[in-house]
Amino acid sequence: MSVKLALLALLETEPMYGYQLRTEFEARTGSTWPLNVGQVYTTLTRLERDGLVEPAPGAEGAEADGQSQQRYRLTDRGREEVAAWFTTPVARTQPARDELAIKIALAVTVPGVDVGALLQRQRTASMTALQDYTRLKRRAGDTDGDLAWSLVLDSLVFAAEAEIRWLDHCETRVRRAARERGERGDSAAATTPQPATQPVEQPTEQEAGR
Amino acid sequence: MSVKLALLALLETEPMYGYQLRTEFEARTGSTWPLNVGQVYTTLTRLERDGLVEPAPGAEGAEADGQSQQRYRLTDRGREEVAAWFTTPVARTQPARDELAIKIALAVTVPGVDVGALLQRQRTASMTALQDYTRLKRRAGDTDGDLAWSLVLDSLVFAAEAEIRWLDHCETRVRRAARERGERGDSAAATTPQPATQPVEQPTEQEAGR
DNA sequence: CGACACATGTAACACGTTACATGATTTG
DNA sequence: CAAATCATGTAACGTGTTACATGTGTCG
Repeated sequence: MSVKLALLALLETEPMYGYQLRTEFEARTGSTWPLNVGQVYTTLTRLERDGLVEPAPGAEGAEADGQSQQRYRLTDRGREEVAAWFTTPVARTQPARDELAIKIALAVTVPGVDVGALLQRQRTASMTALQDYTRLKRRAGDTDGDLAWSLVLDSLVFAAEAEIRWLDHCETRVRRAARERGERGDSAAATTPQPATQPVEQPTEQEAGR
Repeated sequence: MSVKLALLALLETEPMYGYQLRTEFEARTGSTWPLNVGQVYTTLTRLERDGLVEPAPGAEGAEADGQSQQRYRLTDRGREEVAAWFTTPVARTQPARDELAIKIALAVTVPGVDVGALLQRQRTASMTALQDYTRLKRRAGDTDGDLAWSLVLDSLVFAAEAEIRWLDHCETRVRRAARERGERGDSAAATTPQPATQPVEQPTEQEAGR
């Protein structure tokens, strides 16, 4: 869904051809989400079929026509779609499946899984990702003030921080549950070493629930 | 990807048939992510084809065999897959495309979009989602201590809080950019009212990236 | 010349959703 | 009996990824 609307939004500015759409998309999101070129063409075909875009008559001969570049432009219906996209908020009522949350939920359910070790490994991986983002931010911040790309990076940083906080939260919850269930729990639940790394931002532990 | 592995993980506990797998999955995630039954069957077919599950000979006649229930159990390869899933962290190196981030990134790029209003609308929607989650938490917390379902809810809460913080962050960044670009910017960038609602949890604004 | 960026497409497949068809068992 | 729940499946379609085929223009 997001790719389809993103292409339409890009065409709002001016008619473009497939390859250019990919380039523009990646430029605006800082190559955070590399966009497959093939998908651009198939999506454009569908969009044309649905009457949201149409081949632009374009300045034939003006540009070096080179090898059959096919520019597309928005139709009126297409413009409506873009406007609607920008006015209706993204629905978080039915959130997308998050593989990490599913994994943890099943890990605490299925017997024989070392949840403590799993949480630790994930925490390390997420911390690494977070550091990569902040490093990118520093580099991007020096070069220029590209607002869009900078905001996308910030969203990744905020999400990574929340993820790490949640992992820490999970650890205390799981440990507490194991303690209440009889101390030695299943396998290595108590054997795992304590974090040893300092908390992410602020400890924040004020127990959101109830 | 997540569904496939989730089904395998559920079969780790004991052999199950399709309908039961859906029920168990939703029970563990508190119906946060409703799982289509049809998909369970098609996924099981693929898993059997790939040698990760196999029909369980099962206690014929023990259970009321009713209407041809087809139980599946893990193969050795399947058990390896589950173990690998639980030992390797979820890769956030190439984060999934987030429609909201894409939308905002394009909104600040494409001319003629009222970014301030867009941010406000999204903030309201996200706040509503957050309130729904906390309400659910309170209700679930009373009934019983289902750890998995509780952790999933917490992950949604943490993510929603981060999203709202990010939206606020976007607003200040966009406003600052508009001011630096010449104050009256494009359209209503300065006309939008200030948040007026108090910050989510703690203000927290200490600018994450060093 | 050879490698690389530009440019357009197709094929195959995985994953996900919606909708439909079919039938047994349980329960009001 | 009628409706709901349990249970299994198929068809169609949208979306996304990987890989391949094809050709031009540029630059070292």
